[in-house]
Amino acid sequence: MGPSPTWVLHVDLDQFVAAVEVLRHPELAGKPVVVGGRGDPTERGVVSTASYEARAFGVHSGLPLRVAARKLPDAVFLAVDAPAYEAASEQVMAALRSLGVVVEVLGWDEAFLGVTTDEPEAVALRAQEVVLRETQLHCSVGIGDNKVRAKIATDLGKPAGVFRLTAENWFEVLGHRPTRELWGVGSKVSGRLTALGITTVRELADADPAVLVAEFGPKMGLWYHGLGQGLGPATVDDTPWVPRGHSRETTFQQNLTTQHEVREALRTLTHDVLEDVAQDGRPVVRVALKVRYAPFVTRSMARKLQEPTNEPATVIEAVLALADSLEDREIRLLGVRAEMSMPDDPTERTPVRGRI
DNA sequence: TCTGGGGTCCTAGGACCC
DNA sequence: TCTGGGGTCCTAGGACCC
Repeated sequence: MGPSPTWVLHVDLDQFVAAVEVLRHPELAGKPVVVGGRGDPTERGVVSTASYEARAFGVHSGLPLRVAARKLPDAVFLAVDAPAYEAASEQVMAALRSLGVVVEVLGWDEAFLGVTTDEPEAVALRAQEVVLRETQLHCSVGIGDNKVRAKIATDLGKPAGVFRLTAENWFEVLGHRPTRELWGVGSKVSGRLTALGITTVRELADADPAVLVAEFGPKMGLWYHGLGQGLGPATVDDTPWVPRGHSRETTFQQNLTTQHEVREALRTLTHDVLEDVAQDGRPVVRVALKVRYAPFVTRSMARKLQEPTNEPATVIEAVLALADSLEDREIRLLGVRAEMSMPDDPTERTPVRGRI
């Protein structure tokens, strides 16, 4: 008998936000529940999470609340309550850590587990059991020989299931599926791949790397090529995440029209960002401004500060200076971001998007 | 019908230097 | 009159994820 193999498990809570709401409002069980914005479907805003009952009517995350209300006028609309989901998330992660495995948190409702075992399915079932016992929430578990395969496997196991995806069954399961189903391939990239004559995962795997590099650049071209084969990092790392920066953005229910309104909104946003900056403790090295004038018309601006600073007045000044170059048009959205100095950290980062 | 808010990372291209 | 080649730093913008 050799040593046991190492596995990556990906745990994903089922309809997490809606499930947390149903837990605190048991009378909502079995009803279509839509969580988004301030819970008012006549306002500007989008759906954060829809319960399975609501999804059956075509209501899904990202859908404008007004559209959701037309499709499903009788749904229960609830406001997003981030602190409640954070608290539930803490419980979930604590339950997973109690298994004595390495837990890499990906977001409110997701984590990778690093496990050395001969029976990964048994660990997956134990993870589902302990999460259900401790939080009354259901989850799906993907088992893989790396993070990419584990992550994709989870979707194949939903809801409340377990699915194993490795080099052995990768092409059998995914070879004929569209590239869009790969983690990190969105609508734009899948569209560009289609233009190259690549539509399926198998075709991406078999594509000429030089062609992908020419289209997407040296890094992403090779990354996408590997993605077609299900290649990706396999190390699960539980060291705490270090944020690169802090930001706030707001969509206004009524567009801003005057300079005065814009400057006041920027002061408020910057003030909120500065609270996170103060908590963080590290100095600000760069400020960025995002503005949306109309749907689809977004501009961004950024400025490196002369020197890193912890001084709020300096940060506000830099943000307002950026705002001087705004066009004189109605504004729907403003965002302010402060980026922090990162410690010199030569650790290689994998080109997977998100907190990997 | 009219698109949130919090993030991360990559690339292109200009400026500048040797 | 024509304009190398390598490198770094910076900003704008794009794409993706939860």
